[in-house]
Amino acid sequence: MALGTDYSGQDCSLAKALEVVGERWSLLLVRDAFLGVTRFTDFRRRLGISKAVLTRRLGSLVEAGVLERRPQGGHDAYVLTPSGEALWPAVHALMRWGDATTSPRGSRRLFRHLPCDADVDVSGRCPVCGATPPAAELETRPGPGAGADPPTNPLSARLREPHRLLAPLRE
Amino acid sequence: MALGTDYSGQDCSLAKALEVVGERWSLLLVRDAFLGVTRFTDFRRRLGISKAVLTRRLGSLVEAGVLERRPQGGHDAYVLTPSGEALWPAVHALMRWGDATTSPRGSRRLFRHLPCDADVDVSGRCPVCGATPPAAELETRPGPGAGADPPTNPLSARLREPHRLLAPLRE
DNA sequence: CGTCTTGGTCTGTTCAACAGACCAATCGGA
DNA sequence: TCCGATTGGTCTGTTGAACAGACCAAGACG
Repeated sequence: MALGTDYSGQDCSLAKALEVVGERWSLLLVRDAFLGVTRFTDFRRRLGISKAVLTRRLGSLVEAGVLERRPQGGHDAYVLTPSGEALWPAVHALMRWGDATTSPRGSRRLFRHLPCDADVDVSGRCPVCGATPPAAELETRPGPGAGADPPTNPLSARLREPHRLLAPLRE
Repeated sequence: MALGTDYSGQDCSLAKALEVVGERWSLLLVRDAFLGVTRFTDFRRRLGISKAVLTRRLGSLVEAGVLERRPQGGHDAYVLTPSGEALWPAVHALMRWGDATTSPRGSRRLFRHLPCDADVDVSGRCPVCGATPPAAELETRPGPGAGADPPTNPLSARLREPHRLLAPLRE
């Protein structure tokens, strides 16, 4: 493990989790993977991260079993594994906390439970069926707290349109 | 904001959250605050973090409104604000993901909803009342995945005993 | 066949984390 | 009351990670 990411000696599951997804950029990469981003260049376009660091982060997430690198017609696609998809409750909880502390007009992004056609609540639960749905059953769209600026590139524009989580934006 | 913590240009609540609690050590400090740690030296003893960095982290968490610094009989106590307590679902979700990916024998730490006398489930919900309880209503104790090594210091020993979250370990 | 895009690697610089020295104020015990 | 330990820091020199940007090989595309 890279230095600076090691919380050794901590018998704590939070420390173990942060060793994997606690580095700068890691959780934003996972977020974009939930939104359907799969390609090196698209991650880079979205985040403005340096290429060397992006290479390392994607590699360490693959090594940790969060992402899988899958050859796909000339280029590679990075997609979430089941373990990566299990990060959804944590990602959702952090987004909602960010909303609560920085977005007075409400959530920047909403998530609808497709089978029930209802938005999940702040704890991620569907008010109709009472379950806490996995990401694959959710559709996302901008919420009342979303910024009004026009998207800066076609990729971000596509990510603003309502779409199902985990559905790749490109083939 | 310090360089290296800035995700500017991201109209995303996750990025906003990570600007506050995404730096190295920040979320572990919040975790220990939930467990009842309040004092500079105790945070340091628990984490092995350098003093200069601990000073900066505590300061930035206070500035962000996550912690409050409260004079208390000769020394100061750092305690969670309501905004900081609202991080509980995110901290809990990350702990459970860490359990799931690194702890084959189950959770390292369990949380019991005191009014209902039942352990919360993996999504943080109480199986009896159906609510997602705030941290103040929870008691924690070691779970089946906890390490068997004897605690290395009295502080960690006290944190292993069953106790209510947010209850300060010292006056 | 030349150009563009993709998906990287490599280099030099900057900045944060680290270990450890140092220090002032306070507390506790003899 | 005095002395040593503890607390809660600051400061310094070193190391390592992130950064911008140059460079490059392979394939797509016209």
